[in-house]
Amino acid sequence: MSARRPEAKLNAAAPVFAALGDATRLRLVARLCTGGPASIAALTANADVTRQAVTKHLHVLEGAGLVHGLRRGREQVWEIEPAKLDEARRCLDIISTQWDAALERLRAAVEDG
Amino acid sequence: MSARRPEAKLNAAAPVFAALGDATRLRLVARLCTGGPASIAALTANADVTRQAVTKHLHVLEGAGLVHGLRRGREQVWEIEPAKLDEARRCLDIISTQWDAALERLRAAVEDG
DNA sequence: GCAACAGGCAACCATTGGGTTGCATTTAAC
DNA sequence: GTTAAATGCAACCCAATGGTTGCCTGTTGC
Repeated sequence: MSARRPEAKLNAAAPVFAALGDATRLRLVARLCTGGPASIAALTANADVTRQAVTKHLHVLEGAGLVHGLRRGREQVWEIEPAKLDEARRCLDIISTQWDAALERLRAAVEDG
Repeated sequence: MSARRPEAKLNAAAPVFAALGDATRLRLVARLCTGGPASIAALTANADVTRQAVTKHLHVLEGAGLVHGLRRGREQVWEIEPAKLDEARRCLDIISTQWDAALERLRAAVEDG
């Protein structure tokens, strides 16, 4: 899907980076990755903000497609969406690669001149 | 430096992601990677916002360590800082890896039980 | 059935963020 | 030495964000 149009990929990736661009949310993501699925109460225990704040952050992450929640009894369990993480990582790969290519072109041009 | 403390690395990475988490800024980064160093005027030509907005975005990226500017004559030329990009990429790698490890543990536990 | 637990909803507040406009300043060009 | 280009600076505006508190609704567990 659209390996020829890095632009589109970049535009799609911006919201993911925005979601990761908050210390609390990044810690939530890390926590969900290392500890596996967890309820809001469990996630709040390790955070230094209110349960409501954690809930909001989880919804932001959900909006970016980074996590999804499911009801289990009286608690809501949140789980990571690893595909989105990969997507972001690949986006950075693309950019870095383009930079490397630019460097290579520059080097070649200098050698040529 | 602190391979034992992924937390610290994550906290440091949050601002970088925040800086990348804006479509205009992400386009600026991509532009600087593909096209090499460029002046503010040149960067504004491709953007759909004011020169001042571009300037602000560049300063945000600079604050995150993603770019740096240098004066050349009457224009200021901005250049990418590829190390920071790599840093962000490695951060995502760490998280993904932790997730994979968690999956593996889970699989092992299920097989055991 | 009732108390305690887990979460949803809504209002509210302060701060940041992205954007603009207007004007001042430096540098190149001729 | 003027003029035009490239940028810096500052004020201002509105919307979005991160956070809180208070209260209501389900769900356990006994």
